[in-house]
Amino acid sequence: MKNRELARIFSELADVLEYKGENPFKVGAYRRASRALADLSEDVAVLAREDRLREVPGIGEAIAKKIKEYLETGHMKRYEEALQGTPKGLLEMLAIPGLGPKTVAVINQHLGIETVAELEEAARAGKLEGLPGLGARKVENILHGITLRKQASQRVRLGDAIPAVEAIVAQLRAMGIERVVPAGSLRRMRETVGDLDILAAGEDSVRITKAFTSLPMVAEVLAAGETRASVRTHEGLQVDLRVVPPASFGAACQYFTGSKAHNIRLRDLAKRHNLKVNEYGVFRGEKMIAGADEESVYRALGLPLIPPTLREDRGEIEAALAGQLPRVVELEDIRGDLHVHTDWSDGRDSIEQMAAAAKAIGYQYLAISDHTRALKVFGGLDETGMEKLLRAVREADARVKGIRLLAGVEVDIHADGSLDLPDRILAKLDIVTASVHSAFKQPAEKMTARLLAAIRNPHVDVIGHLTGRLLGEREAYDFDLEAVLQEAARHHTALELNAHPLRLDITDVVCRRARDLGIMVAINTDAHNTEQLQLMRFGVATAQRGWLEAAHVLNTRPFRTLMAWLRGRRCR
DNA sequence: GCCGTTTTCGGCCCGACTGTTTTCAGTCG
Repeated sequence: MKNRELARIFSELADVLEYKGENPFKVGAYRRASRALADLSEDVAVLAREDRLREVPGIGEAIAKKIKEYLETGHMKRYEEALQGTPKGLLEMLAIPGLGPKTVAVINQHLGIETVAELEEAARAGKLEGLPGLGARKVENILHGITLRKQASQRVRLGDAIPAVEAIVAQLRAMGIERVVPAGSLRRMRETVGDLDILAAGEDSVRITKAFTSLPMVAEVLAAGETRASVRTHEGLQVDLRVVPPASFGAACQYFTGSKAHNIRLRDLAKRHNLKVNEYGVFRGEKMIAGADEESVYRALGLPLIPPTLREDRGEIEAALAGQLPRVVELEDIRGDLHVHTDWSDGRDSIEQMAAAAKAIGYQYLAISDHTRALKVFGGLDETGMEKLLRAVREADARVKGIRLLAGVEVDIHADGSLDLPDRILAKLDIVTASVHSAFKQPAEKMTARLLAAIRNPHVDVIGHLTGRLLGEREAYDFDLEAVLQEAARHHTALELNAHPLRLDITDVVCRRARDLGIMVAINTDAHNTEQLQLMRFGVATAQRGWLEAAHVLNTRPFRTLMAWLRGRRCR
């Protein structure tokens, strides 16, 4: 899929045109198109072939033409021309925090600087100071920004960000600041987050920002005003705090949760109603008509409360206006976990311990799904081992009250598409999840054929962590996603949404496509110990971001209808 | 460059902080 590639090109085109002083709204249009492409759940090439590009909001005649040009020729004239006559390190320079297009332009015009290395040298040599708009402090900040960039402060995984923010919130509460909540992309539960945003309400904003900037985990104060402050922690995380009066807390929650694109759309909508929305409230003229809580803000604009996980400007505002907002799946809807490991392979805890922990959560069922022999290093089971495990699960199921245990497996998909256990064994199990754990670098055609073969095996109920990506560590393997999704839809094979914050695989965007194609999704933790059963929240949030409702999620079903679905699909 | 319960032309979100400014531009979110 060229979706991301095209998204990157339009984003870069926007940066370059902004640098060249092009009409800012045109620049904005390219940025919007870039985001629309990145969020697209279908293959852009398919849309182009079927002449449906213009159906995507943000893509009009001109951009559709550019997309087609790129898909057909591998080039985009506008993009390549725009790059002419710009510094070759422009994009890297623009990525330096605090350094924007205007300043880069001034520096380039006066000193002919083209790259970050030249920029750094000139700054150290004192050549920048004295240029228009550049004083000593500004130069100092640029050098600091370059250092920060070098440290390659990557986006943080949601699973790492949430504990960090919860720790800060807890400390602020301990200091007597009661109304303080996480906001930003973290509240929207994006798979990774850049900055961590925290919002507080109180009359004494100076005291609150001071408390924040003096927390022990703060390594550096990046900015501090009366109502907002930014710090960098010792772990290298940037945390932003915003303080608002209590009467504005809801409006501020809304504003500070974003996304930026969602907020822009809301304010646009407000304007049409002769209203103004900002972080302090909704205003008609001077009069504040909403803002104490989030629901009132949306209501004032004629909308129902939109869940934070949907606020990405991916059609949620249109859906809300039409009264067709999805009733997204909630953690409480989940009735069981269909992929967990035990000490029969590489898990830490026993069948009974996992069952007890699942029961304590309130689950109706749990599928024991250990590894197979190909993963010998992880204690993968061969035929004999699996037969024994099957008996052990049946015995435990009879013994343990209050929760049903399913005999499952996470069977390996070999490089040639065959499975790691014979059908004879698979047929005896309640649920079969098939996953790729080897030969990740296969060419796309082989990997596609491999996944298609697994989907076509009538014993395979679910495909585990479909793309194999590990956030920040390993790219998804190369394969024809759309072809695989189509085949899964045809064979009524479910897809796993692996809830582990390192995976979150399938992604929110793929969830949305699965929903459109009528593919059932199983949200599983892949827990290797009892604590990891709690990771379900990350999977559910990702499912929400993919607009999944309870009916789209296999493990929201009560035990009986789950079993009926499993038996039914094998009889087809 | 996109888009339409003001509009096929004329709009396009809104505010805080910083540094360099004698009244504001640049950057960020």
